[in-house]
Amino acid sequence: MSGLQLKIVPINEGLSLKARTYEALKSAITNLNIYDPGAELKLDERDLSDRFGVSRTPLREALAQLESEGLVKIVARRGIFIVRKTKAEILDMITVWAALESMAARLATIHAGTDELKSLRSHVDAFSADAVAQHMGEYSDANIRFHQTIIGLGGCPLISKLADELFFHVRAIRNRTIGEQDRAKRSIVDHQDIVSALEARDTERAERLVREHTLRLRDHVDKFVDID
Amino acid sequence: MSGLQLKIVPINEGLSLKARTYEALKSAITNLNIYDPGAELKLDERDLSDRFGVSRTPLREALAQLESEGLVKIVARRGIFIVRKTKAEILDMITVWAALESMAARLATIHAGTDELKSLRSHVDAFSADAVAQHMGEYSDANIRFHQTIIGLGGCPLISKLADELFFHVRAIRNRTIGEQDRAKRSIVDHQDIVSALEARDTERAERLVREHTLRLRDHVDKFVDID
DNA sequence: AATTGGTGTATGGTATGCCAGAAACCACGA
DNA sequence: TCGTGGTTTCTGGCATACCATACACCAATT
Repeated sequence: MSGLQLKIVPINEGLSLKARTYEALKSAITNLNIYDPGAELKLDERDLSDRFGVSRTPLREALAQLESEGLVKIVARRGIFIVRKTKAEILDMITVWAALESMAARLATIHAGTDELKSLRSHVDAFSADAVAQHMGEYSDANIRFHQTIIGLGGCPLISKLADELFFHVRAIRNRTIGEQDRAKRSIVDHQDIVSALEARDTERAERLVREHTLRLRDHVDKFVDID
Repeated sequence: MSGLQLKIVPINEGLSLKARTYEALKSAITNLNIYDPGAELKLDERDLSDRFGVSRTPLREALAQLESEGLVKIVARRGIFIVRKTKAEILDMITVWAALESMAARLATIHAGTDELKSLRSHVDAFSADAVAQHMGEYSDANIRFHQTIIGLGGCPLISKLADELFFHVRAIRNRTIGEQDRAKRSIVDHQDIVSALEARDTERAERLVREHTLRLRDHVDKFVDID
C-alpha cells in the first residue's frame, strides 16, 4: 500500500434522463402561476421532448410520475394538462396539513432535543421580519420553513415528506389571496405561542395551538382566496 | 323523437394497457407475502411483459408509477425490486394513520349525519365477530373497514385517499404479528367507546380515543412484529 | 491457488416509428 | 345558411430495436 492516499470521490452519477426531466418539469410547473386565468395549462409531448432535448420515452415516464402525484392529467389523444386543484381540494390539503403538523408538534414535545426547540425562535423572528416587510404572509418562504422545522422536530420522516407535497400545492395559490393584512400580526403571535408550548413540552397545548393555527388558515383561504 | 328510449350505456372504456398493467401488478404484489423470508422480491421487465402480454413500454410506465408510490425500487441495469418497508417506516405509517384518523373523527363529530354515525355500530359488531372467530385482529378486513368508515365520515377525500395507501402497507405485515390475543378484546372495547364518542358528537373525546387507539396499535407493532 | 483482465449475458434506459382516436377543417348539398 | 360527411392533422398509446452498464464467468498469468 502506498502511503499516499488518493482522495477518491464517487463519479458524479448523471441521473437518468427520466429523473432529470422530471425535476425540470416539476420546477417549470412550480414557477408557473397556474391559477392565473391566462396561464397556459396544456403541454405537448413532442414539443417538450424537443425543448428538453430528450426523446419522448423518458419524458413520458416523467410525465406519468407527475400524473400519479396529481400535478398533471394525461388524456389520451387530447393532451397533457397541468392540474388546477379545486378550492375544495386545497382546503382538504390544509386540513391534512393541520392533522400532520399537530401530530408532529405532539411528537416534538416528547422527543425533540431542548436545543433544537430553542432554535425555533430564530424562525419566528425571520418570519416576523418577512411578513411585515413583504406583505407575504402565509406563503412566504420563511413561514413555510417555520412550519417545516416544527414538522422536522417531530422526527417522523413520512410526515415531513407528505407535508412537503402539501406545501408545494398550497404555495401555488400564493398570489390568489386577497384580504386583510392583519393576519400577519396574528400569525406572529400564534407562532410565538406555539414555540412557547413546545419549549414547555406541553404536549396537549402544542398540539392544539398548531391545529387551530392551521385550521384558521384554512378558514381564511376559504373566505379570501378566489379560485375555481 | 321516438317514444322508445334506448338504454345507452357508455361503451366499456377499455382502460389503457398501462392502467390495467398497473392494477395487475399492484394486486399481484398485494397477494404476495413480501415479508416472508423466502419471498421473491426481484422482478424482470421482459418476463413480466411476456406474462402480461404487453410490451415493455406500458409495463415500464406502470412500474414507474409503483416506484413513485414506494412499492418497488427500480435500479438501472440491476433489476426491479419489491420494496420491503423497514419497521421504522411501518411505525411512521401508523403514526400518520393516527394523525389522519383522529382528525377525521374530529370532523365527523361536526359534519357527519346522525344516521351515518349510527351505521358504525354494525361495523363494530362485524369486527367483533371476525376478531373472535378468525384470530385476525388488527389486520382483518372488517377492522380495516371500520376505520375506513370513520375516516369516510370525516368527509375529507384526501384523508381517505392517503389512509388507503397506508392501509395497503400496514396490511402487508398481517402475518408477521406474534403475540397476545387479548388485543382483540381490547380493540372491541376501544371501538365501542369510539362509536359512543362519535354519536355523542364529543369532538375532543373522539379525537383522543381514535388517536390513542391507533397509537396503541403502533406500540403493539413495535413490540410484537418481527421484521427487518 | 490467487489475482487479473477479458468477454458474454442480463437488464434497465432511450430513441424511434407506427397506430388509432379526437378535433378541426373543408366541401358539398339541401 | 345550415347541417352532413369526409379528410386532414394533431396527439398520446404502444411496440420494437438498440444502447450501455453491472455482473458472472473464464482463461491466462504469476
